[in-house]
Amino acid sequence: MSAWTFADIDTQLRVIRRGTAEIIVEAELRQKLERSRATEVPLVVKLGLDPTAPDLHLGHTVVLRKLRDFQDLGHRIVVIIGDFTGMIGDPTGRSETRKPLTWDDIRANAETYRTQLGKVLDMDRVRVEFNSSWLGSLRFEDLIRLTAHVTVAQMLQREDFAARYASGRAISLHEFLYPIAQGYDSVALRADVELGGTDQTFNLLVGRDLQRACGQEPQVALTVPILEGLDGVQKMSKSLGNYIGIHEPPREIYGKLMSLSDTLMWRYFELLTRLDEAEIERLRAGHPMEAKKRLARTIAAMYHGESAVAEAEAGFVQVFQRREDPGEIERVQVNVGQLGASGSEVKLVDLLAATGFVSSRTEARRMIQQGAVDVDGHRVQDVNASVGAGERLIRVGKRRFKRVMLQAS
RNA sequence: GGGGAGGUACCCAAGUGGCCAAAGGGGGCAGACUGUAAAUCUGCUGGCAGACGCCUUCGGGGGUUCAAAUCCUCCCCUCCCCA
Repeated sequence: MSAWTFADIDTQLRVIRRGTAEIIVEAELRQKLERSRATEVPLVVKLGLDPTAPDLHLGHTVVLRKLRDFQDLGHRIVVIIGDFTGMIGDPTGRSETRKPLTWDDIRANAETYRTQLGKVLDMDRVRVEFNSSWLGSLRFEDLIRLTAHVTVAQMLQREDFAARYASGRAISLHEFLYPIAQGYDSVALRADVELGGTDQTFNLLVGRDLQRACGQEPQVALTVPILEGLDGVQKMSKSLGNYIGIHEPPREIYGKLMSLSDTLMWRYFELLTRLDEAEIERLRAGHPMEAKKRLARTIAAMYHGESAVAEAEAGFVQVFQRREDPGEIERVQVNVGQLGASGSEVKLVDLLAATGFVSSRTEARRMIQQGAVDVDGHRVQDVNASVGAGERLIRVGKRRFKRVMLQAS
C-alpha cells in the first residue's frame, strides 16, 4: 500500500459520482482530488454515524458503500461514532424530538456498529472516532463562538425545523445544536469530504460554514439517496420496522427482499448492487420474479456468502413456492401441566399463547377464526379445538412455523 | 409576566355526563387472489370468559355523581398571540 498511486481524476470522479445524489461543490471536489494526487496526500473523508441503532441495515449500507468507494480510491476514511451528539439525537426527518439515549446505551450501540462496519469497509484502513473526544471538552465559551456563526433564520431553512415550526410542533433548543456539533466534527477532523444521505444536506452544509469560519477550506458535501424501506414509501429505518438488517439470517434477508414490490426492486438494484446497466436491462426484460431472486441472492451473498444464500433460496422455494414446510423449524417444548391443564391434551388457544405465537388468548382465538392456524398441515377453524400430546407442527399465518413437543402430564 | 388553545388506543384524529373498549383514516395482522409479490377485495386490530358478562384504558393525582374521556380541583407537558 506504500507505493499507492492515485487513479486519474476522471476515473476517480466517475466512481464517486455513481449512485450519488448531489455533490456540493463538484468543482471543489475536483480541485481537492487534483491536489491530493499531486501531493500524494489522501483526502480525509468523513461519515458520521448516529449511535442509536444497534444494527446496521441496508439503508446504512448505501452511504457505507460510497465510503468504500473512496477507500478503494486510496483516500482516508474516518467514521465518527456520534456518541456525544447521540445525547441530542438528530431530529432530521423526525416529527418529534427523540428521547435522549443514556451514556451506556450509546457505548453499547457504538461497539456493535464498529464490529459491523467490517461487512462493508476494510476496517484495517478505517479510523474510528468518538466525537465525545473533542465535543466533550468544548467550553461554553467555545460553544457561544461557534453558534454565533449560524443564524436562526438559517436553522429554520432546514426542512424539518421549518415544517415543525410552521405546524406548531415543538422544537427544543438543543436540537439546533445538533448540526453545529456535527459541523464541528468536520472542523476537528479537517475533513475534505463528508458523506451523508440527502436528508443530511443541511447538516453537511453547516460543516462547510463552520470550517470556513474557523479558517479552514470547506469540505465537499456529498449526498446519496435515501433508501426506501420495505414499504416502499418511508425511508428504511429501525424504528419504522421496515428494514433489512445485514446481520439477519440469510433466509430473512432473502425473504424480505422477495417481498419487495416490483417497482422498488429496481431502486434496490441501483443503490445496493454493482450490476452494470446492461445486466439490469437484461433482467428487466425477463420475469420480475427471476430478477427479484437475483437481487435477493446478490445482496444476501454480500453479507453471508454463496452457500448460505443457496440454502436460503432453496428454503424460500420450498416454503412459499411449493408451500411445503421449511426444513429447519424452531422447536419448542411444552408440558400440559405448564398450561394449567392436566391429562394429555390442551386447548389450542392456550398452546398458541404459551409458545409465543401470539400475545394473548384473545389474539389466538382471532387467528383461528381467521383461518390462519394450521396444525400438522390441517387448518383449524374451531376456536375450542384441543391438541393432543406429541410432536405437532404448527403454522400461524404464512411464515411462522414452530415444531411443538407437547408432553402429557 | 399577561391572554388563548391543546394533551384520546401503535400514529393521526373524532368524541364534551350514560347509547364509549371509544367514530374515521393510517399502520399492523389474517384470509382471498398471486410470483411469499405489488395493487385490489374481505375481516380483525385492549385483556379475561364458551356465552351473559366482567376488568383495565382517554397526560398524572385527588374529587363530584347512581354513572366521567367528558364536570370540579391541583400538578406535569406542548403550541399560539401579546410583553
